[in-house]
Amino acid sequence: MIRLLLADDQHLIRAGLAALLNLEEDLEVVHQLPDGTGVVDAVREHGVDVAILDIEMPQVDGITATQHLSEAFGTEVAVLILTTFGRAGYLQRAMTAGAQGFMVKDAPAEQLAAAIRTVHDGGTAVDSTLAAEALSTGTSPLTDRERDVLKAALTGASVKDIAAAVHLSAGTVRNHLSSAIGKTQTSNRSEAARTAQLKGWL
Amino acid sequence: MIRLLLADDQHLIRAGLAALLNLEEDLEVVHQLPDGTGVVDAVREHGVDVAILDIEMPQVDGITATQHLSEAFGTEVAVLILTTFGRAGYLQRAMTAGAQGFMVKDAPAEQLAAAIRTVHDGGTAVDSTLAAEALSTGTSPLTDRERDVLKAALTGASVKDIAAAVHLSAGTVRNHLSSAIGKTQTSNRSEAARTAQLKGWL
DNA sequence: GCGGGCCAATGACATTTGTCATGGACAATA
DNA sequence: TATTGTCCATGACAAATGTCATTGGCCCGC
Repeated sequence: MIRLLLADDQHLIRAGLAALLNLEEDLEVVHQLPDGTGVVDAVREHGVDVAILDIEMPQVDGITATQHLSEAFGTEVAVLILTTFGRAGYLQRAMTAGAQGFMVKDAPAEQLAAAIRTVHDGGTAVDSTLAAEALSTGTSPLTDRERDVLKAALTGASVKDIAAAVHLSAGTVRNHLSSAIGKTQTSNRSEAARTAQLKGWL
Repeated sequence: MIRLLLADDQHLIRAGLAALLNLEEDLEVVHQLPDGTGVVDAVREHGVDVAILDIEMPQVDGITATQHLSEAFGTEVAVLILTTFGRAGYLQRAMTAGAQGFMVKDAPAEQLAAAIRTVHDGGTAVDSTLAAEALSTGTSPLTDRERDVLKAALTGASVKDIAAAVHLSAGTVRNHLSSAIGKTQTSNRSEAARTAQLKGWL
């Protein structure tokens, strides 16, 4: 019996996925979390074999949680990322953080069970289309500060507002934004922010 | 036995929700759709009592599908909207379109089953917090053209790009954008587009 | 020790954006 | 028939944005 932990911020999604996975004879969801917070303790406490983590969660995201699990258990506990958006940067960061699998919620249900068994057996379960896209996208060319100002730009903030948010002068922010616009091959900060987000670079 | 139809674009979410709902003795998911397309035929063909619809779907969204069902069946078939974002405008448009229920995916699992029974019995199932927010937000003050240019602005497009997309002159687009910025009490088109989206006005 | 990249900042300049006024067409309402 | 609101367009203007050059500090690799 493969013991599973599920982390997803949406109540109904967790409950539904738990119901689905519990239908399999060899799978059992032994714990659920609404966030990445406390994932290491929960895995230890419930003797979890495979942790299934969403990425976008309020406090601790799935990639950070993956790092925590990797540091605490090595490959003794397998991590499978299950996310809404199959963004290249997400896949890269997830695998770098120590995940053994990466799936999108748009995949067929049978693929989820198969992926769980694969990572439990020490294998890797990543959709080949996503892997190819990740390779062609390449790693993020953005510096830390470029990423900071783009994150702030996501809300449609003005240069002045972004400057206040990251505690830099407006001129410095414009320089970082201009550089990020060039790297994302866009024409303004909103477009740059969105492109970076879609590529999973934010 | 209450016969259910589920429409959601994500495979795993549909499968999980189906598994969850089928655990209830009096509920049975008799059909699933990945989109609002063909929902009327599917409801007729499978003798569906309650249709559970996501809003954001590729071809036909859940609100449009609700209108189609309301036109075809009146209150003979109940509609329960189940969405990721509890946006005020979504709730307003859903109820106006003829939905009997509105829930977010963040709700507890028991609430979903209870809501299904409520709408099946002819009642209304709307979270009171969402209802209050919808009332305080008010209906969208945006004109059709303002909405059009804001939708185009969501991608971070320049005025020139937006003008090309909606087939108007750049000056006209700037006027519509300026008006929309005023109505959303923001300071630029990206912020206006995002605010309108969050309120469910787009 | 030197070169390169990142980071921070200032300043100049061209372009874009947002506001506002104005005018006209059209449809709906009083 | 007159008024109002939406839509379209142009033009003027101020403010914001994005680009670019320049300077300096710090860190890292060669």
